Formats: sequence, structure tokens, C-alpha cells
Amino acid sequence: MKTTYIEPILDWYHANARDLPWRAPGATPWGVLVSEIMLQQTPVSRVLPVWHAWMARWPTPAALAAEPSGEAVRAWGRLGYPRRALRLHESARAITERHGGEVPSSHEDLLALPGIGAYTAAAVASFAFRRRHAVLDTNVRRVLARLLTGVEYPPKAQTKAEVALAESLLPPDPPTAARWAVAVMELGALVCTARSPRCVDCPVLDQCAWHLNGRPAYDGPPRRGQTYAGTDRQCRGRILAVLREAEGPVEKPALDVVWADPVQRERALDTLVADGLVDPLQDGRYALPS
DNA sequence: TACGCGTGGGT
DNA sequence: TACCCAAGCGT
Repeated sequence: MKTTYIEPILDWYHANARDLPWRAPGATPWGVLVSEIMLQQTPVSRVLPVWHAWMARWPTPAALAAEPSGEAVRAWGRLGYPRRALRLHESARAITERHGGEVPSSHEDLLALPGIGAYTAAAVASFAFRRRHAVLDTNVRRVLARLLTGVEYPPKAQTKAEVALAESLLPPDPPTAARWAVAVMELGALVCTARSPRCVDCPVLDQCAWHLNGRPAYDGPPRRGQTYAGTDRQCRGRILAVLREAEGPVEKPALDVVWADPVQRERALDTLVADGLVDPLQDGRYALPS
């Protein structure tokens, strides 16, 4: 069976791709890597301004590696999941020390860096170095679930079958495989969205198994709903926000005022310290890590 | 394998 | 209004 959806999706991408700075001709592998870390679980619109500021301040891994980790946490701003900033800083130091300051191009070397898993390693190898990898993120998983499997959503946890399917679809030629990877991801981000998909704009609607099935509703276990209010995560976020916005070290009472429950507050502070996001100074004050 | 980990915009 | 969810990773 000859596949007829590769070409339409490549053509659709050529005509509809967003003009994102990490896709610009002058974008460096470092810029691609920074974007991928920031985009983990965070929308493009919120990443854009932080990415620009970050790249202006730290245009190379060595530039970031020369700074204290706390500066990375501060510059991370309100992107969320600030441990990513810490790991990106660690990666910058590893790249500077182990790779001569150049972002490695192989999936294996990328995977060895902190904060880089299977998806991000494949994405950087593909987007920055035009290597041939299955780039399987939440967008691509959803597109393949609909187009080929005929269901509205993929399973909660990624399966080996999904990986095998994605790899089987890769065009043999690496540059074309790289174009395919970014194109199918973009289709998921702009058209084949989680809610209210824009099927009228889909270049492969006539081949979509889910559409041909009559777009049956998702039939499976409830998809996780994450509560946030009142959690340790919210408490950690408030504590760290105080430190980000402070010029220097702060007294303990300045942290205490952000959360009423002292037990939860102390627990959150302890885990922030354990994570390396907060530095307890000898004089009793607290600061972003140096 | 399932869970913890931030934040804010869309529906 | 309350969810839902957004280019995941590490444990």
C-alpha cells in the first residue's frame, strides 16, 4: 500500500508553518535546544519572549555555563517547572566541558544530557541537525491516533506500538524525514488539536481513519485531571516567585507570608532546597542558588 | 508504571 | 465557571 499522506502534509507545512525564531535560517542548535526545553509542557506564546531574552543574554552554552544556576532560574520567569531551568544550566556546563561548547548532534549524546529525554533528543537531532528520527510528542501521537488508528486520543502512556508506527512512517532520506517530523507536529499543533480540531483545514481529511469512522468520541479511562490549588506545587511556585523577584537573599518571614499552612510551607521549602532551586544561607536567609 | 512537577490561556 | 491541556522528564 502506497502512503499518500506524506506529500500533502509536507505541502501543507510549506504553506502554513508558523514563523518561529528557532526555525529561522540563522537559528543555532543551542537555540533549538533551548526552545525544546522551554516548550516541554509550555505553550509557544509564553515561550517566545523568554526565549528571545535568554538567547540575547546567553547566545552560547558557554555563556550560560559561566553564570550561577540561580540566574537561569531567575531568567526562567513564570514558564513553570523551574527544574527545567536548572537542568538546562547543567546541560550547558556539560556541553561546555564534554563537547567543546558545541551542542552534540547524535541522539545518544543528547540523551545523556540532564533534562533531555527520548523526545527532546530526537527533536534536537532532527530539527537542528536534520537527522532521521521519529519525533513523537503529544501532537504527533494525536495525529497518528486519528489518521491511522482511528481514535480520538492516543493512550495516556506512550506504547512501543506507537514508536514502531512512527518509525515505520519515516521517509528514508534524512532531510525529508526531518521535514516530515516538523510538519506532522505542526499539523497537530495547528489543525489536529486536542479539542475542536479544524478538520476543514486538514490536508489529509479524506484519509483520516477517525474522520472516516464518523469521529467517534474518546472511549477509554478518564484522562488525568490535574488539580493545582492547594497543592505543594502551588506553594513551591509562590515561594520561588518571591526569590525570583528579590534582588538578593530574603529573610524567612518574607517566604512565610505566601502560604498559611506552616506544615505544607516547610515541606515545600525543604523540597525546593533538595531540588537545588533554593539555597539556605548560613545566616538563615534564603536565595536562588549560586 | 504512575506520579510529582508550574503556570496561564482557551473553551 | 471549572475544567482541560500545553513540543516531557526523572524517579
